[in-house]
Amino acid sequence: MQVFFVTMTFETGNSAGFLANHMARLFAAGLARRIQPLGLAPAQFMVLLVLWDGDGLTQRDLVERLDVEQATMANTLARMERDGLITRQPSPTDKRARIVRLTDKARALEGDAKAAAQAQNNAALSGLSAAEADQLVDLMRRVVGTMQRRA
Amino acid sequence: MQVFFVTMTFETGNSAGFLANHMARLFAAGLARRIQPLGLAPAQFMVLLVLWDGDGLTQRDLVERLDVEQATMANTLARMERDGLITRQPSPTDKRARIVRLTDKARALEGDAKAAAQAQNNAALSGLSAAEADQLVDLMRRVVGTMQRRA
DNA sequence: CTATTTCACATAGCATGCTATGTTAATTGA
DNA sequence: TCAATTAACATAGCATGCTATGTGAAATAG
Repeated sequence: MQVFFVTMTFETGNSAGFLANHMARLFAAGLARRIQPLGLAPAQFMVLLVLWDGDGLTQRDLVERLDVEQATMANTLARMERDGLITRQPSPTDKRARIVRLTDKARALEGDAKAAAQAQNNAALSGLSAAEADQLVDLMRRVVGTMQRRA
Repeated sequence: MQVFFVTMTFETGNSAGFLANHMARLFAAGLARRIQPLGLAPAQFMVLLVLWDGDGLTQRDLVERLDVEQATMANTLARMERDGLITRQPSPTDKRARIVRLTDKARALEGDAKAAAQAQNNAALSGLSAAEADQLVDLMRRVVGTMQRRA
């Protein structure tokens, strides 16, 4: 049995990981530009997306929903509190935990911020057909699932 | 003509940008884990990918090839010099520029590092057929191209 | 019931990305 | 030519991600 050693040169243009990084940076830059007038940064927007859907969560809840490390969330929440987007009250049932609540300021941003994010997604996907965009989302979801399961 | 205002609630699970960020973080974490034994970090690996293909570039060349900001590259190159992966010699033709060259240490890492990156890509895409993986790469390339053209 | 362990959160330190700005060298225009 | 502009790089400051570690509260094991 003959074995062919293909010169599988690792190319940046063919690497899914390289492209994922590049695409994510471009998405983040576009979103940052669009939500900056609202006084928001991308990671803050992600937290708000969860909180707009339902207030009163702990840091731990947010860590689970957004799949970032606890320390990352702690720093993001500290910046959001500093910027007047959230408040944190001690939990009555667990003295270790703090309940995160939206401020009126943060509630007022929901419409504009979601519209900005939608505009960024639309611009990014404008070169794809609707079917292709759906397929890209489906493929990304499956790749995320694979990497979450096995480190 | 009837216009339907669909309640297009912005959902994290349907957002290409959200998924791109999540996928890129998982790719980076997996790559970081695999190349850490080689003493490399993801951004350093990206620079090495370019330099293994041809030495003697300036910071500006690397900025263009990897599409990061000049300041980002300056910091990454400083860390790579600190870690003994590159040297920087003043350009003989332009006293502002510095020529980046690989050290023997960096040259010796090429095979192992590329294998690690390939392994990460393979693991990430293991839930997709070959055709689906090709399509994902193609779609990401097109989305990157769209965002590069129009901010 | 107490000792151990686990849990929730904070903090330190680092890498990687960004914008804004400074410095010096090269280029251009009058 | 020489003043103004542009170009290459460095630096400061910040956001977002990470790991490692500390602190105090809750849960569990004996």
